[in-house]
Amino acid sequence: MSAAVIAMIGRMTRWGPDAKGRLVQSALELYAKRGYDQTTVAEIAERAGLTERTFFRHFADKKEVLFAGSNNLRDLLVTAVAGSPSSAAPIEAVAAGLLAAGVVFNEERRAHSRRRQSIIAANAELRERELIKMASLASAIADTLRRRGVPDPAARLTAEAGIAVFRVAFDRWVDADNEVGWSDLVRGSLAELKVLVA
Amino acid sequence: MSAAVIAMIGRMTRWGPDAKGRLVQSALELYAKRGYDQTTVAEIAERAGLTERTFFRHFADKKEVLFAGSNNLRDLLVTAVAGSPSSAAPIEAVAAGLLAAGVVFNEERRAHSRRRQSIIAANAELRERELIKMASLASAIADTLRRRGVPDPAARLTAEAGIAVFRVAFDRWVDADNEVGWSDLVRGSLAELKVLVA
DNA sequence: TATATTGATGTCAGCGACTGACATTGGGGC
DNA sequence: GCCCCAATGTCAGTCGCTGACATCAATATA
Repeated sequence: MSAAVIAMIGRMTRWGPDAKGRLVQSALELYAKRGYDQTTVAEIAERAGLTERTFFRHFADKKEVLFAGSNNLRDLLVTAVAGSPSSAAPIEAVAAGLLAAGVVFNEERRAHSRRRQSIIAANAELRERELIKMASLASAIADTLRRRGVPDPAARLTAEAGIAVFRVAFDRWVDADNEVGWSDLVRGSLAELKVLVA
Repeated sequence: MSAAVIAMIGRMTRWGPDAKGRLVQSALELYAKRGYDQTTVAEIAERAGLTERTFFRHFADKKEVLFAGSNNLRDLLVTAVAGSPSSAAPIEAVAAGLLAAGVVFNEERRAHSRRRQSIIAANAELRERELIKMASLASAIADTLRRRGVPDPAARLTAEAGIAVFRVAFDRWVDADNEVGWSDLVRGSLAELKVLVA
């Protein structure tokens, strides 16, 4: 390979834009095609035009590359819970947060979510990581409720119940036809929980 | 070391009784003393008079040694849920399961649970593993409810809510003074959830 | 009693995830 | 045009984990 070609590839990869995003994309493709276990970090990095060492500078481990957007979701939820009218009951504030999270659960992203969920569902380690992300969401919501004056264990229980609703709604959203919207699923799941616990 | 001494040690370790139990005990001690990350599987095995390879024949990975009893808990829960009177509402059947699980949450085991929980709390990987065990409990309960004729998503939501109650009750039980009993904590947490979701 | 069988264990080699230390590179500020 | 800095690369090493094969001790069987 000529030096010129090497330089061009170098420009598009090693010093190219959005190295982190390229790693996410490469990982998604390889995990989907060959499976999580059968994919090495070195392969992901190579496809992104980087090295294994650089992968681990962007992501704490091989799983984390699939959860790069989770901080964004947490911020959406927390902001909406915190911004609910102070007259709203805790469960209402959480419901408002779940509805606000719908911004990222729109039609354009449904296909991407499906791909990602099928990768996660196929691997126990990835399911573990997803669970701790959910738990971290619940903790963040509980903290926000406490800051609104909700005492424990009410804050924690409300947050956990809210996340249970989130999980059910999300699973249904991923499976559902394209017409079915996020907010209807959230409201429906919450209503069912109310009936069941009553 | 003489051949006789080597033979005696051999009798007490390599071919001694309860190799799996010895590995659990050794792991618990080392994780508590030096931390999970700073303990190697080779060290655990050596303390139990075995080799690293044998550790991985008894446990799928380094974390699993802390969750050897989780099948037992699951069976307790499932049996009690399944054995509830068919007249009981789903949430009542789950409550009965939680109360039945109390046989393993008695005074003698509280100190052990405390030790174990402090190890788990100190490490993210172990918290992940605990979460997936909880999720597996929830799945088992949901399956049992379905077998009782409870449709989805009611089965799943009830199971998830029940596990939320379990977690809150368990955390309080571990932290609580010795007089505080499991059943009161379960009933109290469930009552609070009912109020909050209403 | 001697031998075959069997299940638990040991030994060894090797892969891949992950890390620390240090070198290199390319772009932006002076 | 030079220097600095952040991103990246290189290298060596540790540890979790696995497959293949050997060994050992108890039990069954001849």
